[in-house]
Amino acid sequence: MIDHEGPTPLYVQVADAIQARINAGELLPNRPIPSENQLVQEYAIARGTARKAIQLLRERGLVVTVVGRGTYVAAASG
Amino acid sequence: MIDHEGPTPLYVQVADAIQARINAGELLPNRPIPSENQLVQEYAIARGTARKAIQLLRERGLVVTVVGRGTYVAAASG
DNA sequence: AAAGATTTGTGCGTATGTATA
DNA sequence: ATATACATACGCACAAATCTT
Repeated sequence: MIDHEGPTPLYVQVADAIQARINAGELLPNRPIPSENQLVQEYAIARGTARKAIQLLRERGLVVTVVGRGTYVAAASG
Repeated sequence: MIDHEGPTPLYVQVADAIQARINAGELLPNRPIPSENQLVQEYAIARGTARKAIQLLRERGLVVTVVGRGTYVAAASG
């Protein structure tokens, strides 16, 4: 699912993949997304790349991060 | 303070700016200088440029870098 | 209360690719 | 070809917050 060779940055691909899981209803509002370490294992990426992907999802307003807890799918907006 | 257009390399300008802050007593011996990420924000430069500036300060003997901790103003030499 | 595990936050080290002068 | 500068990506270490035992 993740192309480690192609032109699209890994962190964008990972963010898009998580967004797809949210849109598919696999990841639900107010429920945690996989931890950084889990993303590292699932997608075979570095932690910094996982963090950048999560940061991108935050900027998209899709997730909220809590220190020491994890990152959660944002509550339904409408 | 930083000229992104002029002939002087950015990393030299940033190093000079930090050196000025040390000489002015704004940055004290055995105290940390701004982190790479802070320099990136303060001077609107890339991380690589911040790193080259710090490297230059190291070569000048003005700072000491500790892996995993940060970069510190060198203890008074004389 | 204390200790350990989990998770995010921060910071530096390193390498590669691209673009420009 | 060399120097400068940015973006991406991986690695390692430690701190802080949270949770569990």
